[in-house]
Amino acid sequence: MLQSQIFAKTSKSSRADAESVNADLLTRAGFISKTMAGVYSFLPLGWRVLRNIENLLREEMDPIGAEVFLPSLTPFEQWEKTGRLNSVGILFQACAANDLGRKVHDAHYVLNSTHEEVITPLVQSYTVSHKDFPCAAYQIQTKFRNEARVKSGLLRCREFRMKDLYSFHTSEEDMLDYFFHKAIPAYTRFFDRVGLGDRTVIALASGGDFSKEYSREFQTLCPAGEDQLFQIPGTDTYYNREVAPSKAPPWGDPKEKELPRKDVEGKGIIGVTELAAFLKIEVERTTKTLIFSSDKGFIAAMVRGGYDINEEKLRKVVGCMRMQLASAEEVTTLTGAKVGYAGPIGLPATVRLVWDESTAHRKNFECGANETDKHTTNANFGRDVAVPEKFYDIKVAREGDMDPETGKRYDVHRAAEVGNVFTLYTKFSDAFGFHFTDKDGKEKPVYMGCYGIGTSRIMGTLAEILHDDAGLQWPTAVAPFHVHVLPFAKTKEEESFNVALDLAASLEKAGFTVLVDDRLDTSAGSRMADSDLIGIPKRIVISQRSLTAGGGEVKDRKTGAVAVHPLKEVVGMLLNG
RNA sequence: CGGGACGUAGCUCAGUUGGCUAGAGCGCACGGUUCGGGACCGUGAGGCCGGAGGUUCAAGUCCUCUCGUCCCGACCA
Repeated sequence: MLQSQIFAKTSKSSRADAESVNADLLTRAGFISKTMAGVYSFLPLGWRVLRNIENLLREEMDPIGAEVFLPSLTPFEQWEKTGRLNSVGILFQACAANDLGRKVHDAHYVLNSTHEEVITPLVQSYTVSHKDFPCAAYQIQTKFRNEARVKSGLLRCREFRMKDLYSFHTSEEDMLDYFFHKAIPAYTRFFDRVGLGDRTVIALASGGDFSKEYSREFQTLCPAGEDQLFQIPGTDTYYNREVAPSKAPPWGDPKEKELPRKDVEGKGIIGVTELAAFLKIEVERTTKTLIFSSDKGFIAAMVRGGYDINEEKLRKVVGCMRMQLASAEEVTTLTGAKVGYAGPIGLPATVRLVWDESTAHRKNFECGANETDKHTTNANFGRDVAVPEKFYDIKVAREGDMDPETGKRYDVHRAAEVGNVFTLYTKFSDAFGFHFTDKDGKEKPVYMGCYGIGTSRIMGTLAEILHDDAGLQWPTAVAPFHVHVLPFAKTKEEESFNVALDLAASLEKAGFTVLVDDRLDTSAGSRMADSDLIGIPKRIVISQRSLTAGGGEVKDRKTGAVAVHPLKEVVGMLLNG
């Protein structure tokens, strides 16, 4: 392809709103262009990269599932059936201007954020017998999610490309077998091939409320990533922060002498940092108490100052189905104080107290006084509040925390979630009444799994990781072109230009994709800078100088190594890597 | 959804306490000189100062609202 045919030009200066390395480089190099926050157009070079990523992915998916293409637009009803119409907060709901008889804003369609609502009834309509299972289908599609906060270029968009695979099974065992022995290995091979293998790990993450085990996330270690992984040192065990079991560094001296309990006026002081400063005590001495309401009654959850409560962990401790922060009215009724002054001492007996292990070992701790503007200091277990039967882990893990099993302090990493795999069990098949007739003639529920890979996010992650000061450095497997040929000639009649075209033709014949920079009116320096910015793995300069020196000057974008090779040998040399 | 910052030429930005006939660099067009690391000289085109109200003799500049964009946090199959 001739570079003059690509309308998207490079830019020397970063856009003012270029929020991240990947957005900056990909925009400046002419791969993508922002249409609005979190929505990008893919330009010729960028679309080629995305296509390469997706085609590579197809090669790994085709052996384990059949490719389909599902609609983006879905009727409301299907989302009502699963109850997700209202529970998925980021859902785009659409209405049409010419839907007469309906009010404007009276949405009747969903722009799919994921496709369980489409694929489940679809597969259901064709499968009735146990002989039809297992089966799996995948697609690569545009997804819509109105993310509360769009950020980091292609890493978090409102409209993005995703591969989603769904599998259907007659038993839990078969579902798990597919999950562990088909999906995960295929994913691992794909991430190796796409160029992220050496930095991508499998992390344990929340499986959702319907799942018995952790889901698995494929996470690429990368400072721009928005997830935090907690690694047990020296092992392959990584937890997403949202599920990492944690043991706080112990704080407190059991031998400390108990002081008289005292209620202190601290008007309007809410928040442990402010409070600790006001009371002139350590933050660790303070206690954060949050009141939750659940189907098992009210719960007061206590963590040491500086920690947050992990509702998922708390839910498991309590053993409830649903749980939410108590309303301001409920808090006032229970504590007799405004929100912000709740504490464990003197709550109604109906409120279950759940203490985090970080609060143990402390003497003379602070907590809310259950009275507006008041804080209790020098509280002690046994004297002021009952010694808990057990201390739990109900907090969000923090850097510095230890894995409770091994007692080792976690290594914490930033990472970008590039793929995830879930066991869905019968959540969706139940919603649609998706059953099959088993060998014994009985109707049984279908087990499902779903497996996602964000292909546009992978493009962003690659840019985020593989670049230097001069620009992008694409791995050969996904590069927009394999070779960038730069003829340095003044006119198209010159020898070097025609030699370059001949070389490009023979490279293409050998199976390489080639971009020829035919912008002869542009200075050599700026064309080389563009070449570095675009990041095609191999650059070949053909000029009077290189011809005199014996042929074409080949430069490796990644290593920067430069060497002149006879023209006849260039193709063979590139074929041999 | 909370907190913060920013909207002036295609892009990056300057524009003092209101005085503007709105600037610079890059890019673009034309002419010339260059020709292997973002060349140089000259000429030129290009703006509803995000939008709507207001204050004022006078608003890019001050006030209110609104829309947009980014950052931090919350959220996140």
